[in-house]
Amino acid sequence: MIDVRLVREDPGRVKDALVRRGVDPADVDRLAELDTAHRAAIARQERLRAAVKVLSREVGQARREGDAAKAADLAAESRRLGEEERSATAEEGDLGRALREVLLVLPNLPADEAPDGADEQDNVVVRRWWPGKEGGAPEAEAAEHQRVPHWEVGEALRILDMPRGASLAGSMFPLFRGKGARLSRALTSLALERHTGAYEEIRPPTLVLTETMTSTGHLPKFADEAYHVERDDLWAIPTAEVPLTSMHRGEILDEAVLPVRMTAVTQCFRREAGAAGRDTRGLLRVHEFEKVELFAYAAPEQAHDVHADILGRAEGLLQELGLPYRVVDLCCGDLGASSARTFDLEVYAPGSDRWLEVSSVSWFRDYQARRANVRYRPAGGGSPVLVHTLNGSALAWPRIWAALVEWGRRHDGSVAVPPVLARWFGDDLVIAPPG
RNA sequence: GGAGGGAUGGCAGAGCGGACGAAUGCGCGGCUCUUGAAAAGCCGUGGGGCUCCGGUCCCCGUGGGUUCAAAUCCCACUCCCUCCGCCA
Repeated sequence: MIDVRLVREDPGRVKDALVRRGVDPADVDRLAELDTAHRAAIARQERLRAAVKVLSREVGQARREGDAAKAADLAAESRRLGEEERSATAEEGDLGRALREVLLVLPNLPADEAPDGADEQDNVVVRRWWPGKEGGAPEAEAAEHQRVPHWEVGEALRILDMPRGASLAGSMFPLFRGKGARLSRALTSLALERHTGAYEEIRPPTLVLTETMTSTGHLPKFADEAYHVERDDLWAIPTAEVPLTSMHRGEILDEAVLPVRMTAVTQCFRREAGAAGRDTRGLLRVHEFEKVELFAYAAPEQAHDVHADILGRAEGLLQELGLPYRVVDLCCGDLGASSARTFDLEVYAPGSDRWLEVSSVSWFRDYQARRANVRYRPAGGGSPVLVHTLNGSALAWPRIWAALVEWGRRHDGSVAVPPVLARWFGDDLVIAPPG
């Protein structure tokens, strides 16, 4: 969430920033009013509380002095004030909850550098890359034999079995088999291998508490998007960002340890409730998938460099895999609610004839850290400061898998796997039709 | 799942209804002494809200309750430890 103090001290700036992403400025006014009322209620409640404390001490003193009548009088007065305090506390609580409710659903302020715009139409492509670009290739071009959608290729090669996935879990739960499953495993190994060292490898839980989902901004606003295990009140994570952001929840870190960098592979679960009927073929949109995530806590002045590092690493993997991609600077209207600035990596998939979002590299400023209460102690001393959080998918497998299978398809219908995966995939880098 | 025990400051650990934000020790920082170090001594050492910047309020796992007054009593929950059961 954003800092209420900012709303108090510079409401104009908050409005200007939020209007850029389509928030009604009246919401900011409402927030400011609630905040004022809330603070007045706190002051009233505390005055009464202080009076009760003074009287209570005097009761004890009178009793020690043996003056029972005086003690009784003081106790009666204190009880009367206590009742007033009770109602003042209730009022303060109501206002506080109302304030928090508004704050929890209010999105982050976009970074000044984030481009203007209302929706994905207004996103800015900042660069493109394709294999052979250095050697002067004018554009990545797909041959006719590569213009076959991955769900057809996958079925023909018996490496993707969507019907059986559906029979087990319902539609949009993919089932990989044979070399398709092995390809997925090889991709995970590649990504982890490239980042461990600089990024500590973590294997977090995939079911988490409500509090953990709230810290990243996935709750309360996007509850419909997540799977919830009601019996134990646990949520299936939509991304490793969720457990990683909360890993140091409530802690005060030493400045010297920043930036804290972590990488994790997890299953990711998404209900896709608002997307019924969209991209239902193949792997473009699925309920469960595996993803390697890169994540960092950083001091504010480190955030820019760390953001660039994560983006560079995600790009590096696409280049190693030889997949044509473009880097898109998301406009304010298309930013995720918690993000201040996001670069998406989109891979072109010739069979599906679409640009597929395979990574989203975001800077959240202190929006998530405030919810998760993750701070650091400045090296020079002084009060703790909220960290900045950043993350990016190192690569989200189903869409990468789809693009690899489409680009890799050869005249004879078999698929060539990029040599960089040989170490985990094996030396036979061809997926041939079942004989 | 059953039975017990526990959760207090960076750590250890006292307090078990009345000036307790909390003894004591360790750790950490500063100073004194010393050529320097050690030792010793002295001082300091959590987080947060509001503020008319004088203060004031909150936080002893979490949330409720009792009381004039709660770290202390009651209830619920969470987590940790021990034993039993079950189990990869």
